[in-house]
Amino acid sequence: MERYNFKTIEEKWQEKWHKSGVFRSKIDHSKEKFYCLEMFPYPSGKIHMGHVRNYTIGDVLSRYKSLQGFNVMHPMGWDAFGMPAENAARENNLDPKDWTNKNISTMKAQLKKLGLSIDWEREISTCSEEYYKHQQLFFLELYEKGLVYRKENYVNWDPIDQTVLANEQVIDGKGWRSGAVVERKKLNQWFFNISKFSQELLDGLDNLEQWPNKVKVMQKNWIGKSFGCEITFKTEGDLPVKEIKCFTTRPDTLFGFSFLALSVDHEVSKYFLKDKKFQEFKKECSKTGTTEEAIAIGEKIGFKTNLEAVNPLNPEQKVPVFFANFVLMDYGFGAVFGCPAHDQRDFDFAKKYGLDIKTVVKPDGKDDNFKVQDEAYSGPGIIINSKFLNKLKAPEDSILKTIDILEEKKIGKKKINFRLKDWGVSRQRYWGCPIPIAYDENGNFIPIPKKELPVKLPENINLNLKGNPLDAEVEWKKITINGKEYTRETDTLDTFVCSSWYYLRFCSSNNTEYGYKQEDIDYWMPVDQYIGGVEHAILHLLYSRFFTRALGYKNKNFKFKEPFEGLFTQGMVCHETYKDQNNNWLSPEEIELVDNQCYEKGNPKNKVNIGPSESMSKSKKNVIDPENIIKNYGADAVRLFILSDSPPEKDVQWSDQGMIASYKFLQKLWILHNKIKDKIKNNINHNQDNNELEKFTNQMINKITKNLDSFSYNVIIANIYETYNFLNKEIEKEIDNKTLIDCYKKILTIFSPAIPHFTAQCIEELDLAGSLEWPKIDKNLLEEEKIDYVIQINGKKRAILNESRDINQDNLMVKIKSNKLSEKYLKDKSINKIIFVKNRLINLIINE
RNA sequence: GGGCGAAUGGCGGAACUGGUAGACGCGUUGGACUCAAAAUCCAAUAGUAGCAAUACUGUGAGAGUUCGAUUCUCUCUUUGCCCA
Repeated sequence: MERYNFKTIEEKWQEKWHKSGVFRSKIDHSKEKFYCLEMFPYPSGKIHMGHVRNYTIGDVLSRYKSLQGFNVMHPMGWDAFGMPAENAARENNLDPKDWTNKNISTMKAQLKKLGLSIDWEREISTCSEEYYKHQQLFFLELYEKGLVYRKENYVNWDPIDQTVLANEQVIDGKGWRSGAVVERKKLNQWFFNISKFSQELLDGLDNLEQWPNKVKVMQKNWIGKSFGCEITFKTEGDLPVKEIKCFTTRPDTLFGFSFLALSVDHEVSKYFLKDKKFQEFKKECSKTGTTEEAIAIGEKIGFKTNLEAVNPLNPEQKVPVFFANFVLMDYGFGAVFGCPAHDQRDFDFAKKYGLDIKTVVKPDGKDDNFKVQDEAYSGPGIIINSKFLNKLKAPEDSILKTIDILEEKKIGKKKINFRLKDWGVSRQRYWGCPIPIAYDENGNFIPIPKKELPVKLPENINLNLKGNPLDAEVEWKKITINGKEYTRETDTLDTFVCSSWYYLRFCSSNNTEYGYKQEDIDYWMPVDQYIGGVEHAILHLLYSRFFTRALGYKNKNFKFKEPFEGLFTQGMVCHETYKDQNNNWLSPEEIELVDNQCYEKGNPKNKVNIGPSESMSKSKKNVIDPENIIKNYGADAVRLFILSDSPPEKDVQWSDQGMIASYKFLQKLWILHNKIKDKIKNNINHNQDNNELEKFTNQMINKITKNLDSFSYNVIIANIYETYNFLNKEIEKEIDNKTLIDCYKKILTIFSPAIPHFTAQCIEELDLAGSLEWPKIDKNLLEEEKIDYVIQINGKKRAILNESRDINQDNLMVKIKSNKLSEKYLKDKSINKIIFVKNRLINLIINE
């Protein structure tokens, strides 16, 4: 017998699957469809272990569903636009397109070696014209529906590189490349009106029963619906400003009012254009980042105006009006009323500028003289010091009551506010989908006519200039529309736009007319199971949910609301980290273990410090290259290991020993397979009445089916080991040949989603092929005729009796009394109570 | 600070609707094979006591509900993630 040669066998089956086209998917109305989708990868160069895990999970599911008789679609593509390509191209003097396409072909070859059941005929790449031309058309359609608009907005501006930075490119307030202090700068940008769907996106979450709860909670918080009140404050002072509108969620604390804070972009700022001090202040504010967190952490600063605002509930009270850096123009009305006693931000601000801190809510159990001291109190309690609001329960009763009063007086009204802001899709980059818009000489824009699409990216451009490379493409920018000269938009679309509809494109990848074909999406959509990392829990998933709604907006043919019926978020692949004595990261290949001590390989004097296990990342060098692992151990062994050690939704710890164990296990399984093969070929029909194997097989089908359905893929691997352990003993006994063949075929079938090459080979060798299908469970065989009954005395397990199924309490008691255990525990004791659970246990309560 | 989780042997993890805690794997120990090593095979492996049968203790800590709690409730500790 030869050892299991994974190399030739895996190559053979990958070739066979490719040639026979078994994974190609076509519409078939006689079958129920199953659309299995994993988040498509960014073509960064090579696949990493995270991809291996993600796509193995998806592959197990796809193969399982196929065997169950579903018409499965399992496609793959490339999220191919984005900054890394532009950066890599700049550094190595390459074309982003060439760089990307080379990576795609490398990674595709790597994925194929994993033996994934992917329908490669549907492959898409978002950087191809074939893809982005449809996206440009969608952009224009959304524009026509009024879901796209242009407005000025702040960006992170790197003054040295003259470029806009994404939030993750700003590190400690500085540009990641230049190190320059990042400024806030206003630019005209394109926006998708996602906030129009805030309520719908929120409500939709309730119907997503097959989504992890935590993702729904995160989305809910992100959308951030808050209930509150819009209040109009009268103002007095030497400016022509008579009133200012605010949004607040706590109108009930109005008696604690001590200042009004405005965003520096509030319309009142127009009266301060010539005020040098204000302009300086505004510049200072621009140094604070744009994120909510930066604002929360940063120092609160203000600029006092000579305006005063009147408290609408207490007209004799007048408070100063400030501009303040912690107020954002795009939340509420860009104005907030300050109540220092009950909001920490306001508290910090009041302390700094010596403003009143008036307590108006006391926690339960405190008396009416309660005063806020060192920090704001934002918890529940009772309203005090607030005249007619006193004694109300805060916040639930007091907010509603205050709003009633304000509405009655016509100085305020109920308002729902959402945290979700419109989606800014402009990126000042080359490697993205061009926005199909043009400007005339006055800066007025028009959509580029649909017949002119696609707007292609220019090639051979110079990436070494500062700012957006497209700006420098003078010739490319020129366009004539209806005989008139225009200049093209040079911004490109956020790559999240590309990934917001790719699931639709897979249904009709080759349709040239339009982004999708109606009959295709009618059949395949929605995605039945979407699988990916939890890091996309908010943006990508929310944008996709929005895009589905936007395309369906005013579109009768769009039948589904949610793109992803089921969502599964897998955990990360982690590895220990290593550092040498100088605190430099070392990779796992650079270290060795001697007598439980860790040293630098080749330098046994240099000790290595072992750090905590963290998710694999290039910067920490704690990566294991899947390519080497597949080369050394084979795809099935890798699949087996990556599934075995942790539940798929949790992080998994990479372990070389575990990997080797999986490899060895397949060798053992191969020996067993050959034993079984020999036994079958010798063809001795024992006609033994031994149905242990049948019973075991049936129970295993039941277990594996259940575990597949609940994504307990790590337990499936344990079940496979268990089956091996059982079979390896059972095969030594005499078994009826027909039973053996039948059971072994079923066993190989239920193993096949996890180790497809191995099982395909075994099935072929035994000539078992024909059409495989997921075995049915024989319920009669699940029930043992003898059961281990747990005998408890006063709740403690004292014995186990193997007795016949369905035995009743009295008969079981007879058995117990005739057992030696009765002598030991029950002699001279009276039984007060008996708890009998059928086919499970009996608990005797006795006096001690 | 708020929200949502998690905590089980030396390690990763199992345990159906409350009913035999520790499946399965790794590691460790002992043995077989070998001149030897690797590989492989066999056995043991939660802790304590005992030659043993067995007994007691044990699912982060403390309480509660229950005949019975890893599972349900409350309080606390630690920890992870998201939002601030």
